[in-house]
Amino acid sequence: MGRSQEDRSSELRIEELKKIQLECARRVIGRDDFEKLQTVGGMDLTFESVKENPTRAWASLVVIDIRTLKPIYSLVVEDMVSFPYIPTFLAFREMPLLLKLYEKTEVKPDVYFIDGQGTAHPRGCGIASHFGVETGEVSVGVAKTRLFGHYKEPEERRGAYSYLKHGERVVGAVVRTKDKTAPIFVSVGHRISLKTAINLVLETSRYRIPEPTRLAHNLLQQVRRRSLFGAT
DNA sequence: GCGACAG
DNA sequence: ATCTTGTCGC
Repeated sequence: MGRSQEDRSSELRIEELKKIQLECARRVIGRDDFEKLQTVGGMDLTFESVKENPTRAWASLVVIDIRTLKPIYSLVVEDMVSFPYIPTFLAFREMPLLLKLYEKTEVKPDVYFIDGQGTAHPRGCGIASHFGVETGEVSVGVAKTRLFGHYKEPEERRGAYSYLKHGERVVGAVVRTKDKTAPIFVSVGHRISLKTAINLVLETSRYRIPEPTRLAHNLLQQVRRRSLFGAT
């Protein structure tokens, strides 16, 4: 069978999105560029259905105080998502909800932890960098699994880490946030150095997932279940 | 052509 | 990401 017009046009759109990512990568600032770091916000998303394509989705932001690791603010927004999940193009599916959260929040944290990669991406601009560059905010990519780059398993103790590399280029780090548990993948989002990002992730982790992200995720599970069933 | 592939 | 209870290990 020959390829349809839809196939050819989607390929063209994909090429345009790649250009956007390459341009975004040029704008990423990979060094510390901020005044203070006292609060950290974690953002996460959850979907009503993983199969359906337009589907309802919710996004949350939970801001914590780095000193106490306790939440000081949280917000949830809802909307319809239609762009599909395509590896390396996650930002085009989730960014709209993240931006909606960003414009509605009454409390802006000093740095944002975004679920996914930052510079540890084939074209140097994963969703965490995309969010940082687009908003001008400080951001860090925090992912549970690898997308891009090679690494050697870090030691088993909390605090140990190894670098995610593409050839000789360091694109991120594999960090052990808890003894004997799977490591997480940390990378520069925007306006922060990898070294500071790693330390910040470790400072805000009590369990495997950093508190901002873990709390944002937990909050969404509650919202989702409460919406699907009728629990009050 | 084959394998990899954030959420 | 989501479907899903109990169970093994620290």
